[in-house]
Order: sequence, then C-alpha cells, then structure tokens
Amino acid sequence: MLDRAVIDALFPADLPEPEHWEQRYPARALPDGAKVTRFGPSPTGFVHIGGIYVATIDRDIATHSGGSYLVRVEDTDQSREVEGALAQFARAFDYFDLHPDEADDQGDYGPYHQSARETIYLTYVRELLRAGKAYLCFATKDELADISARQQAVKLPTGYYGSWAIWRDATPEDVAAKLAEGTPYVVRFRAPDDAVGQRTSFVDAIRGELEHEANRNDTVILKSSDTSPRLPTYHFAHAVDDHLMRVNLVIRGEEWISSVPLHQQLFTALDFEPVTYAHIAPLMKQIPGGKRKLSKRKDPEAGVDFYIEAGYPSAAILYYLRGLANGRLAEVPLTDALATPIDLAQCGVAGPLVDLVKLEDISADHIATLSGEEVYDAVRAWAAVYDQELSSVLAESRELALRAIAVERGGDNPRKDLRKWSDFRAAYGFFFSQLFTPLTGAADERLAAVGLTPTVASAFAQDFVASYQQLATQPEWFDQIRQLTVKHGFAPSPKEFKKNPDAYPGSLREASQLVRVALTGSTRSPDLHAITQALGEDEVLRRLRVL
RNA sequence: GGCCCCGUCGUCUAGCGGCCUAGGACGCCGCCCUCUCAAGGCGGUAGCGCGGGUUCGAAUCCCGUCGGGGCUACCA
Repeated sequence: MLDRAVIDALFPADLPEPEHWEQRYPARALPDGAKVTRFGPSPTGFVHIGGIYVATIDRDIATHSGGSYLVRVEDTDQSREVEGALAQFARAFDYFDLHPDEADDQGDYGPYHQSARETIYLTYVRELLRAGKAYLCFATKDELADISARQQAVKLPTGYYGSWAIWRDATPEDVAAKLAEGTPYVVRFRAPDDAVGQRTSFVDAIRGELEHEANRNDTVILKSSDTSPRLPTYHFAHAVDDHLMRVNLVIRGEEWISSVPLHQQLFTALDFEPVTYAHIAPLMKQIPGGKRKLSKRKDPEAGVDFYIEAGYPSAAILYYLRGLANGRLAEVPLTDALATPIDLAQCGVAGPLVDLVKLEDISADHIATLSGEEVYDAVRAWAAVYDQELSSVLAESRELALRAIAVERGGDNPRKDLRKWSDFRAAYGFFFSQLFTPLTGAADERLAAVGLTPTVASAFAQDFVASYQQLATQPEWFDQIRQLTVKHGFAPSPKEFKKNPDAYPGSLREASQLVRVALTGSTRSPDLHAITQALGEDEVLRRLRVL
C-alpha cells in the first residue's frame, strides 16, 4: 500500500473530503416509499426508443411515489460524444412530455453532467486509495491483451484479477518509479481478496432474487491520468452519483445485471447505503429465425426520430410502450392505462418485440378519438417540420381542412384512416386543390382500376355533370348516381353484374367508383356525399368535367 | 471458453399444482354490412421448446437439454 503522502500528491491539495459532499448533498426529505429515479442518457447522437421506454418508467414511478426523477447525462466517454446530441434528447423529451424534476438547470443535487463532477469523483477515488481499496495500474494495452490471451489458452476466466493483476500488489518502489517516469496510469478497484469462488445475491425489483458469482475483477474506476477531465468509468460514477444524488431506485437495462456484484462491492467499499435495482428487459426486433436487441445501426425503428418523423402521436407510443412494460395495461383504454401507475413487479422479464403493426393499430384507434381541431393542430405541427407544402396549405385552408377532417369523424364508428400524421397527405390531400391533380381525361390511368371503358366513363360523367345537383341529404344525393346507372344500362346491382358481366357496361359499384376517382384520385376515400359537401359544388363539377 | 438473464398462439400476454378441452388483445383467414376503403359485427386459424422426474394431478415445482439474449472494455 502506498503512503498517504504519495497518494495525496496525486490529487489537488484543496480536494474536499467525503464529508464535504455528504453535507453538500444531504439525504432528501421525502415521504415514506418515495422513489428517486434517474435516467442516464449518453450523448452519442442517437436517442434510442428503449431510452424513452426506460425514462417513462423512471418518470412514472417517481411521480406516483411522491419522489423525484432526474436526468443525469452520462458523458464520461468524451470520445463518443456527438455535437447536438443533447438537443436531440431535449426534443425527444418534449415530444413525449418526459420532463425531469431535476436536470442541468434545476435541482439541488447537480451538476447533472458527469463530466462536470470530476472533483466529486476524485474525492472518493482518493478515499479508496488511502484505504487500500484501490490502486494505481500502469499496465499497457499490450500487457492486458497478453494476460487475456494466456488466460484463454489455459481456459481460465479472462480478466484482471488475483495474481494476473500485475499491479495489484506492486511495491511502493515500483509505483514510485513509474510515477517518476510520468507513465500514465488508471485507478483500479481492488476486489476483496476472498472474492474468488464466492457467490452473492440481491433482490431485483422486477425479477426477485438473483444469484451471481461475486466479482473478482479489479475493474478500472478512474480513467487514464493523461486525460482531462479525469473521469470515472460507468461503475464508479454509478456508485458515487446515485449515492450523492440520493437515488434509491436504479432502473436500467438488463445488460447491467452482470455488473451488480461489482456495484455491490463498490457500495460497500465506499460505505454507501445500497440501492434497489430494477433491470428492464430490452426491446427486441424480429429477424429471420429469431430476435435480437433493437440495434441503432441496423434498425431505423430503434431511434425515436423514426416515430417522430412518421408522426405517431406521442400518447399512442407511450401507451404502446406502457403495454409492453405492464402487459395488463395493454388491455385497458389509453387514458386509463396512462393514468395507471406502472408496477415493477408486473414488468415482463423477457424482451418484447417491437411490433409496428400493433403500434399502428393503437395509433389509429387513438387518432379516431381526437376532435377535428386536435387532428388539424397535430397535423399542422407535424407538417411544419416535415412537410412544408402541406403545412402552408393547411394554414391557408383551415376551414376546408376542418370540414375534410370532420368527414365520418365523431360518430360511434369513426373512420380510422389516419395512423400517423404522415398519412394525412395520402388520405386527405385530395380535399385541397393545391394538393390534388385532376384527372387528365377518361383515359387517366387512375381510372383503370374502376374497370369502365373510357367511352362509357365519359358519357356517364358528362351526363352526371349535366344534371348534377348539390343535394344536402345523402340518400337523395346518391340517388343521382343510382338513376344514371339505370339510364346508362348498368347492372342494377354488383351481384347481378358479377353473374353476367358481358350484359352490362358496369354496375352501381363501378359508377360510384368512377365518381370517387374523379373526385379524389383514388378508389379509396371517405363517404362520397360528405366529400362533395366539403368540396363545394363548383369544385365537384370542375373535377368531373375533365371527363 | 466462463458467468448471468430469458423461453405459453406469428406478436404482446393471462396463468403462480386441480377452475386449462390453456383465456384475452393485435395480426391473419372467412362471412355479414356496403357506392369504395377503413371501421364495425360474427365466426375461424394458431401456442405451453424438448426430455426426464416429483405428484392422485404440472403450462405451473425440480433436474437436464436445446434455443434466444447479455456481460466478460480506460462503452455506457
């Protein structure tokens, strides 16, 4: 073990003692059972939907227990940091309304960026060094690789531990010599001597009791001395930050389960009160022959931008994610589900597949419950960013847009043709002359699907225009088509036409579709009569005259 | 290689030894409604990974095995 003077010389002379931080960040005065949770994004320039998933749970549990939810930016790997990454998080949190109680600019336990907490970490590193619970390690990358290769050769667990840990029991003289040379070093945690062969267990809030081999590795806790600021690794930052920020429930991805034994040792060595862990199963993706974790590189739907750009309403996404976390909540209505607290004990332990089809179903159902005004506002907000043309059309034609959106909305069986805001153009664009391309004539290819010959189509349309009346009630209005089909020798019913296709030019179905395509450019649309009411007589005739 | 987590219809799941001939939702298929599409109504399809135990009785408990996922970094 090194002399205290040697250790202290490695740190700033005015570095505070642990008591200082303990007083600076006192225990919180919170009601019994209150949970303090935290979300720790790393600013790598990509907001993973799984991050939103976990953050939702953090937010929810803190709120419902009367605790606090904080966001702490985990930027200890400065080489991975990407410009603008934080703004991306801010946008995502805005979209999903996941605002923390504490973050950068608010809260008594900051700073909330790990890169700004260097002094705090150093205090505790020095403390561990002084107690002989950590040591300096000068091993090079090559030496490390060599150790691991030799371990593999004799089929031993790889790692820096026991007698393989070449600096674990180095003499003060050897250390002093390296220090004198100015060789960079890291600080490693000294795993308890009796760790090898020991087992340890803990209670996970989701999975119950979990057992594991005790940690044997002398894990790096403070990164190389030739970097500035001197930052800790995740493990050490987790122990120090979650203790000092008085976090009492750590919700994180299941990939951390293997690290709990180390974290337990760290908490013990630092004399910190242990925290409760809840390890969440990761979101998965279906691939041929199996499933794997949603990958930010391979799967566009792994990123929140995918959902925001497509325009899925945040309530629908949140509801979907909530159902994934607590299966029961997938079976209650959206509003109830969002108001029901998430229960960790009911969280699934197997990673669920992200099912976009299901999301779309949920989203369509949800949009169908919205008022016309709400839909209009949401589509406009979306289009302002992702579809400039649509955005200005909506701004110019607010009344028309509201009439269009109102078609078949609001009854007990509303249309569900909008699954996301980007569907709007395809489903409702034809209402706006700026977005609609009239047919070029009876030979227009969009008419091909109707199955009438151009001659018949033209004759029918011209006759329709000649006698057209903009009638206010649907049955009377539709009767105009019905009567013309008789006049033009169409089959009285689609069934009759099907039975005897050569005897007629078409049936009521074909006639209706002809009008529909002329009016909307598509064989699929809401109710025809309602469309004519929204469009107005002039526009209806204009679109039909081209035939 | 070592260690850990997980395993019920295609998907999300209910199920905590008899209520299970395994329930629901989404999807899919069919029918109905209908001027189209969507929706809606009705019906259908489909599952306890496998093998051993324990037990009068197992989807549920135990063991093994197989499969998937993760950790084993000065990434988080």
